[in-house]
Amino acid sequence: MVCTASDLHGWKDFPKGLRVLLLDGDSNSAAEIKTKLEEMEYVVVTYCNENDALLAISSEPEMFHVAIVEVTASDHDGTFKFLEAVKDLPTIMISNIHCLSTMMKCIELGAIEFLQKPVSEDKLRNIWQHVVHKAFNAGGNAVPSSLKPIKESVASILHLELENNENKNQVPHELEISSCDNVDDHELLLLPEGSDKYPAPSTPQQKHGMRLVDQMNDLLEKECGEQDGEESKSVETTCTAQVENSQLSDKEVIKEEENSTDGCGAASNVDHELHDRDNISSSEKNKSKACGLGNPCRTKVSGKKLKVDWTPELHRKFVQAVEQLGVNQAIPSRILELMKVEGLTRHNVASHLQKYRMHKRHILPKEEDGSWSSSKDPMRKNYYPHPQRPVMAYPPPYHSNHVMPVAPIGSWGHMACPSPGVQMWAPPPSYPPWRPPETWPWKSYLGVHGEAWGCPVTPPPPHSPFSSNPHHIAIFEYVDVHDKSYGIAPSPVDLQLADEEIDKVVKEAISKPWLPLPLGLKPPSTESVLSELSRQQISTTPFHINGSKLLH
DNA sequence: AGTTAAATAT
DNA sequence: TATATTTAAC
Repeated sequence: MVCTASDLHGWKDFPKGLRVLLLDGDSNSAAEIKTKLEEMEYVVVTYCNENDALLAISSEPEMFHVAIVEVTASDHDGTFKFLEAVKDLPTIMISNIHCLSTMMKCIELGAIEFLQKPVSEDKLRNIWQHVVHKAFNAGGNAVPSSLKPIKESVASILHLELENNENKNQVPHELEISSCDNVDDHELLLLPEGSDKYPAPSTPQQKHGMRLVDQMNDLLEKECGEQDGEESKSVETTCTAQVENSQLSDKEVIKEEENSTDGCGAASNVDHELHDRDNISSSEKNKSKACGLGNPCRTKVSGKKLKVDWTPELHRKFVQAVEQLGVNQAIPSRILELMKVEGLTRHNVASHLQKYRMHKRHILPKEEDGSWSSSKDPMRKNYYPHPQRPVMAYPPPYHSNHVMPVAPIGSWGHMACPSPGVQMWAPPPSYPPWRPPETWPWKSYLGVHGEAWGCPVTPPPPHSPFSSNPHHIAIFEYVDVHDKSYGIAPSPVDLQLADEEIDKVVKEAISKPWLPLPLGLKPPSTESVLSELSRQQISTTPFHINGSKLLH
């Protein structure tokens, strides 16, 4: 029997070990096919006689996972004894002769596929797809016992993919946290960039099983990466909401990092042809696959890296991490640790951090900002969507409740607010109207997305050990240059320039607390600070975080 | 390792 | 063309 627990467990390298019944009256042909199958590490038992084959099956029903039957070995005047007798076993018919009616007859009788000889290696290699397909799609619950182990194995593999990824032996485990822990986490999305999600299987007939099959294929073929030792890659997915529309969304992906060392080899090319027709055209990078399967698939393949899709969730984690660490300590490695997203690399974080910082500074690549004049893009829309720019973390006393949302874009506000436990002024529950929903603002243009960058991370988790960190953040009170009340948003245009200036100044002040405050900024009164701390039930004050002193 | 700029991919 | 990410460089 195939179905022992050990089988399931040990069958990590599925489909290797798949047991194939080969029935072909032509011994030469049989030998040839058998050889090919064995090269793929399938276990083949050849029968030249149909009765022997049927006998073997009847005596040990679970002996085989799939059968390959040469038509003439089974055809008795139009009746296919084997097919009629063996309904549970996925059977692939093969023939030298191309006879449509025979093909149809076989399919009608349950053959899962009809192939013309000589059977290509690719076809043979992919016979497992039928097995998996049948295991998952057998009508009703009637899954042949011989396929149960496969089903479980596949399920197990797919599942593993999501949960464990430790990959290599030496990978540090710092990040073991599974991304799935949180309900809503969908972390990285792997996007197969191509558009197609699930390429068609080798066989046309299947419909539903495809996705699964393809996934398997992907898993098997590609693999995971490797990375420098820092992290592992894989990712996962859990997708959620978006899943519905696109198929792709489910998988998340990530790619890896550069130095991969493993050599994974070459096994991968196998199926490309089957699937990626679309992808192929573009660079190979597109073929991202999910690598999360640490185990099964270690074979690495081409080491292309998948692009990390900074989904809102992922970004949220990122921002939260940054906030917890505080500006000065928000470095890639630490952020990465806090994020606990598997598969994400330090480089990925660094890159995102770079972008994040730029946004915070309102430095869009093109913008001309004194120090950042990279004048690539001379004109930028001068319209800044964000409302006002409260640049202070501490809200003016008079607005203590009114939570003023921090300026979306590069504002610093987010730093203060989101931190867990320390929800400063930003009122978590309801954001002001202008605040873009959780959508993906930043995927759009300028102002729009920008908001996602600066906006507070949503829900401050209960209490985080770092909750106190944020304090050192902006405690300055901004003397509104526009001379308007905080609650009133001046026209965007008016603010733009000033805002950028302000952000810059504030940033400077925060990062260099030892320097005198620039004009326009005034420190909050001790009273207001204490009051705020008190309100937040913070009794102790860090004297220095990053070397900066808050108050004492 | 962290930043930042340049290169690429979409 | 602009943007989002990755790579390369420092």
